[in-house]
Amino acid sequence: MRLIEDSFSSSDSAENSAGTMTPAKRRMNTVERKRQILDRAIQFFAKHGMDGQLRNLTKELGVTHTLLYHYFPTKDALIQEVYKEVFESRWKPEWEALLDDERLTPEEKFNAFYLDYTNTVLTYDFVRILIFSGLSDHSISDRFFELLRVRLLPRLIRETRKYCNRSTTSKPTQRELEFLMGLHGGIFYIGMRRWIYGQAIYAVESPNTEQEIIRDRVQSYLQSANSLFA
Amino acid sequence: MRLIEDSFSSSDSAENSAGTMTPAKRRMNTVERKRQILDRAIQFFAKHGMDGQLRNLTKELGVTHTLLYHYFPTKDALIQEVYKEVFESRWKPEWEALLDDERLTPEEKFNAFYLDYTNTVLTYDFVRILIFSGLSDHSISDRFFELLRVRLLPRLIRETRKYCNRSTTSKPTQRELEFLMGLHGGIFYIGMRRWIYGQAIYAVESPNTEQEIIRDRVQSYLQSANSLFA
DNA sequence: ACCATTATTTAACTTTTGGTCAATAGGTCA
DNA sequence: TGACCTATTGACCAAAAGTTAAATAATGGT
Repeated sequence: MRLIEDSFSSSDSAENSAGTMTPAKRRMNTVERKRQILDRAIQFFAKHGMDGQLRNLTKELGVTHTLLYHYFPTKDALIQEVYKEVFESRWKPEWEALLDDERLTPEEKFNAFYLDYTNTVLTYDFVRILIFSGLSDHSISDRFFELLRVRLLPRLIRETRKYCNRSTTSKPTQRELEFLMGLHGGIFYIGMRRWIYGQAIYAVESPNTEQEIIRDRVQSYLQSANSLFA
Repeated sequence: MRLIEDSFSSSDSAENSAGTMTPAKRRMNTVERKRQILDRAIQFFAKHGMDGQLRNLTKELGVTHTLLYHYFPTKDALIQEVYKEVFESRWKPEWEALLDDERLTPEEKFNAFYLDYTNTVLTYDFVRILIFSGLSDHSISDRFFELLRVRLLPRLIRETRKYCNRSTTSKPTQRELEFLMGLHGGIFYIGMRRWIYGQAIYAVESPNTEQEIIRDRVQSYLQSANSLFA
């Protein structure tokens, strides 16, 4: 275990190969340090889950674990801030505007939305923390799905109906919603494979592949909706 | 916490409302007890993750936590057996035979396979343990996906091509595979929603709804494959 | 009924880990 | 430079949790 821990040694005060110490132990101001801790904590908890140990987290920061208590009253308070931060920084209100944009066709909206959704939500930090949350207390997952359910799904169903030239007035049916969840889940599964199962789906450097994947699926969804709900 | 713990008290020696004790503290034979522990451990770890505490697990069994060490050398050994058990008991070799059955149409095969796959794989224990594994050491998730990749995906692609009247000789393309993963992931997502996020998707007592959902998606997949890869 | 076997418990040990608090020391300002 | 502020640390605590070993008590065979 010593081997692993050493790789996380402080980046501030480093001992070079000659053995001379570079002190460089500077004091940060409160807001800066708190920001730094929170950012690290997000990565850290995303990787190890909320059961990750504070001593390991602070080792990555090059400080003692007791310093955390100068900025956060308890571990749980830190976790709550991590949740809040991750949750609030990833939801884009613009999505609703995009889906309401009169100038775009339903197909354009679906493609644009899911491409952006993929890039925003399907990140290492978010996918893993969302799932850690779901596995334990549901604290963010519930809030996130509530937003999805209220803000996005109705709009996506409406656009689906527009694509099929059907009336958009009535309430979405269970069957319509489930069919949409097939598309949605299939896309979320991309993040699962990549960040949970550690599969290299395709090179991150080829966004056009990702775009192609999404386009294929969106087109499939819309065309099939047309024939299923005709 | 006392309230919760009490609900898990031993089922062997119970104190009835009159206060008289029913001793009934019987010794189990090795194989029977080991089986019992393993079964409980699967449920327990599926619920609490591999960080769940042995003392809580054994409380559900009505025995002391040290008894575990009579059957398993360490906690990790127990976890490995849980992994092995869950993994081996859920993979059905019949799936391959089903997909190779000459008498069925591609559409019938897809429907039958994914309906059975849903009922076998998309259970509380399996979905959660698979994901716990993926989040930490990948110990089962890797093996499971390897089976999927080698045994199932090529067959599903072959059937897709048969449905489209295309040649089944060449190697599956990335695009074909990704399109298939859209269907597959969308179906797995049903289990995610139900067992990770705790959503009540539909009543468990209405299997026909589940069948309908799968049928819609399979039909959509096959028809779109036809037009996408024509 | 007795004995050997072994399933099960009791007690204790060790390490881990969240948390507290007084002491230390870097930075700033007069 | 000296004094104050506070970021940071080191020593320590208590509870949690994995593990061990000896003691106890069912069970089955003779």
